[in-house]
Amino acid sequence: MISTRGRYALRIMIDVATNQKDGYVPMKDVANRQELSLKYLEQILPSLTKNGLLKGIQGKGGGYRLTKLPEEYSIGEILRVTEKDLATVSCLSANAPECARKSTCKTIAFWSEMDQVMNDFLDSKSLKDLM
Amino acid sequence: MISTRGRYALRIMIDVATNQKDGYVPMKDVANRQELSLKYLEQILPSLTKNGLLKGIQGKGGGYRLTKLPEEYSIGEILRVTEKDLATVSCLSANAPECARKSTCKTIAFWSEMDQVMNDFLDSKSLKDLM
DNA sequence: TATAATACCTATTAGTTTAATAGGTTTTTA
DNA sequence: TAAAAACCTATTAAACTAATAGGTATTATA
Repeated sequence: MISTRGRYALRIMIDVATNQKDGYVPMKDVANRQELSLKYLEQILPSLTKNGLLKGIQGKGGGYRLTKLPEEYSIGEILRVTEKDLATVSCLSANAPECARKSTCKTIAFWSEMDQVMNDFLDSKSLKDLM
Repeated sequence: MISTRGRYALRIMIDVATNQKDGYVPMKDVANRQELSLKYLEQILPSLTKNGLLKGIQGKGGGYRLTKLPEEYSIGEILRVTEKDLATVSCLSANAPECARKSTCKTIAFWSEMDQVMNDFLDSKSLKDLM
């Protein structure tokens, strides 16, 4: 299940995309409009800025802007940087230990395919589609 | 993310399907073959029996059997009865409170569509496909 | 009829994760 | 110099996960 981190990140991106015009959007305004805790959003934002999805400017008059056009962001890329783990089963997590049963496992191929189906869907939609 | 409940349930179903022949399969044997805790499996089994996916027979010589052919079970139906909640976001859970922002929410349609994509995939595969 | 094997039932728990709250520091503009 | 903003790090209550534990009820068979 997608957690609040990913869901709120998506709402941040939509809000910034909608409100940026030619300036920077203060996160305080986003938090107010979206009725979300500013302090909590501040913990999600580093995932978006450090991965280059948003540009943050400090100081009075600062805020956030997109780094590219809304149609150039896939929903998948937003969720992949903000969710801890998008894998549908823990065996498929990036940091999962090698499973001793892997060679005989009847289910791993199925889970892999499900991961693929999900990521394909997430990558088929852009931020612009949700504005 | 699919939890151990759903993943183990799937392995139980595959194991019983594979080993039932014309008798009943003791869960102790399934636990041994699958290297899973019998006591934990026993907590998952009521979801499968009470929803009619498995038939359990008590007493010596008892065990479990499928109630229909492997090709007649979709993976979706197995996971839906064993996982607490298969919804991709909490807003779409069966027991979720009505969201005050629903009418203006820019993301709910997207999440619904994702739920649909996932369930369609899960329902497109049968237990037999995984044997 | 006693015993063993089985399903079935319910409580407890250690560890982890989630969704925040809190209290700062640094940077920049006016 | 003050205000507003991003940025940083620690703490925490509640819930959830994945078990462990200790039983009871039922049935076949020796």
